[in-house]
Amino acid sequence: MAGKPTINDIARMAGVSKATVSRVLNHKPDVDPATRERVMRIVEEQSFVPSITATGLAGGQSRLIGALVPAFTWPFITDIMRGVAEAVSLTPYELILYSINDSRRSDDNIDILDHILATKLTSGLLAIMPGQPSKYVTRLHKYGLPSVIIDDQDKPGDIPWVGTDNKHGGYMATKHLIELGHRRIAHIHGLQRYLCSHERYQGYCQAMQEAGLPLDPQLVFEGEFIQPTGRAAGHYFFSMPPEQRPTAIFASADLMAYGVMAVAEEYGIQIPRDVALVGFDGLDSSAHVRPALTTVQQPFYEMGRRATELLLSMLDKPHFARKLPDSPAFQPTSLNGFGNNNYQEPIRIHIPSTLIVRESCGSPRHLSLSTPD
Amino acid sequence: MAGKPTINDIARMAGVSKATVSRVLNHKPDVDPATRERVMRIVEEQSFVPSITATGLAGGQSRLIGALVPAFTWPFITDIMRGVAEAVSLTPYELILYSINDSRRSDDNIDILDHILATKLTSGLLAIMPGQPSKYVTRLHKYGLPSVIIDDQDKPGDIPWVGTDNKHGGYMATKHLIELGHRRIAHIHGLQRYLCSHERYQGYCQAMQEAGLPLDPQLVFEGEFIQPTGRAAGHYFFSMPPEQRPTAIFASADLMAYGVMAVAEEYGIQIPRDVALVGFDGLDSSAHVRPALTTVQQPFYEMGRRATELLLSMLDKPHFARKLPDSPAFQPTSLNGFGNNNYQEPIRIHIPSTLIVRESCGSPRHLSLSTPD
DNA sequence: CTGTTAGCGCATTCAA
DNA sequence: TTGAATGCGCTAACAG
Repeated sequence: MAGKPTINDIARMAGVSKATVSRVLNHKPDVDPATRERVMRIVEEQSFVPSITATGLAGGQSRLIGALVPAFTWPFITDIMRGVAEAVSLTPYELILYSINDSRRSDDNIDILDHILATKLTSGLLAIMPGQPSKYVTRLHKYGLPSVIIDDQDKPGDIPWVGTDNKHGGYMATKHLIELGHRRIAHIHGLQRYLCSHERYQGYCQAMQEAGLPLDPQLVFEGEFIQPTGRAAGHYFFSMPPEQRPTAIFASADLMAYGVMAVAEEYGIQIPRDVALVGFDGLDSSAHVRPALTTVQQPFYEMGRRATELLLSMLDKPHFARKLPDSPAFQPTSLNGFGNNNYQEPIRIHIPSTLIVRESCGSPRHLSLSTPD
Repeated sequence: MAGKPTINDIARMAGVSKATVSRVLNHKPDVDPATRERVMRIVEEQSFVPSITATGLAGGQSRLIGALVPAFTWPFITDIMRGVAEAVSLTPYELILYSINDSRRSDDNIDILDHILATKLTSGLLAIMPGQPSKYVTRLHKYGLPSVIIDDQDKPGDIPWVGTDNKHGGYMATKHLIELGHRRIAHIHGLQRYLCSHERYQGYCQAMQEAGLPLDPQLVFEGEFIQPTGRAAGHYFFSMPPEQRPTAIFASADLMAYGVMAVAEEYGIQIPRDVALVGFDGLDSSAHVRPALTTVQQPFYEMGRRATELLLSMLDKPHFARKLPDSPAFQPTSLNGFGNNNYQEPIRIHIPSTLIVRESCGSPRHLSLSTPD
């Protein structure tokens, strides 16, 4: 409710110069403890918050970080953003949203990146699944705008990166199916141009090979991470002669799995009785579909949070007034050298996914002896 | 790629003073056309973008608008934000994200609002479904921070508001059921403290009464807009003796409908054969569930877009460089008087919802003669 | 119509 | 250890 105290007001009230107020605000060492104490008291009392605008102008540091968000088309963006917002809220930074319209040509997206650079508003950038523009983000990063990429769909470049272990996720999903007694396990592959498509497939392959199961190219269907692809895959698999037909399907996206479910119904095929199904992503709605979908839960919230922490640490300022809650896998040591921009190896943080077992795989079949450990 | 031209550079290159550059940049009338032309050329060439930070400091106007977002827990936030981002991207404004953690006490949310006020960063505020804090937002608005509320869950205060016509939505849903031949139609009511719960219920009542159908309090179940409430409602309705049991259910949220579906299965009740079901919201996943859910589609994207346009128009500056695409119901005339903060009647924009008919209601029953018009 | 002069609120020199 | 002076990039008041 207070009008809007400026640093001048605080200085006057504390009986010091604004320079001193600025000093204590920025945790400069050379300040008399008593003075610091007094200034802090006034600051608290007046709940004084320095103007980000002015601070940015004067200091060249904007205390603003940008989040490049793909047009909110993917359902899990929200979870990532929750993590981002949470991390940011624990610091004096603010979050600026830059939305990419993936419906338009990629030129426009580069326009946005140019805009980000041009306005010079943010001092760091969080690129969420940038896809094609990721090369450009990489350039921005090298150019001097600290950036981190979250779960890029593209080949990772030389830029800090946070994501999940897609390969291990694919491995878990497939292994689960194998342990349930399945041998003919199909896979619905994502688009070739996404790195994660390959990684998930690699996990699938590894699990199959470890179990001594053959990799049948006939059992791999490829498409986008959307429902229609799942439908197409369903038609493809379910129209196979029974002895060739897979008894289980590992879809590399929950949306794909939804498509399979819809088509299965049309074929009179019951899930999980006739065919087991595992998805990938862990969308909320996967708990609602019938049967509830067993899936690989990606740690979206954590990804957002960790990526933000990483970016903030790169900005390398003593901002962390309130301590962040523990994040077990966070290794601040690996961050040393940042801020001076002279690190060598690109940072990559892989946060593990977890397999959520629900109904879509049923119980062990064929008298399989394997028990879940 | 250019270094970072300042207004001084532009001024020098154009052979004018920076004041003049500033003038053309801000579309001031008193500038020689030739000069304006020349300056613009340089600006284009250098792709000069004035520093938002400096502009804000000097002008007192920050060209930044804040979006108060409820912790991304609701699935449709993404759609709203898509609309917001789209509208903002057509202007020189940037969007700052303030995330409310509804998991915490509401005190914290007020803290955020205080923070918004304190940092004085944004020149306008978009409050998305603020719920409890809406009174505080209203105060901020009166206090001088232009704000608009999107789809508030609370009683609307004296503040610009954009939302959908919940009552009409409830009316459409119920009428659809009635036209299908249903007479015992149940309703799952949202929490009392949300205005939209009442509105949707009112629509339900109106449709029932118009059709001369009795309002049976037994057929109304109340709870949150979440799946468990739907499950509870399902148990409640399905354990009724068959002659009392409703033949149709209008759930005031899609998530509730999902719960009903899950429980129906447990009771061996088939949807739509045994009971018809309509939801409310139009979540994407409602097209994926089995059977696909008939629902009232809220115009989330439009709500975000229109609310942003409204807020921007209140900020009352000649920013609209690129024209916004047509939005039919947008009446600029109703906005006159804004910006001087001396308007009388609070603006309310209701964007119509639409009924999406899918599978969960089946076809007309009881040889009903009614045909959809 | 246009250039000059002051600041916006703060950080960062310089002296003291 | 602290205060005074200078300037960040831009807008706004004032002259001319």
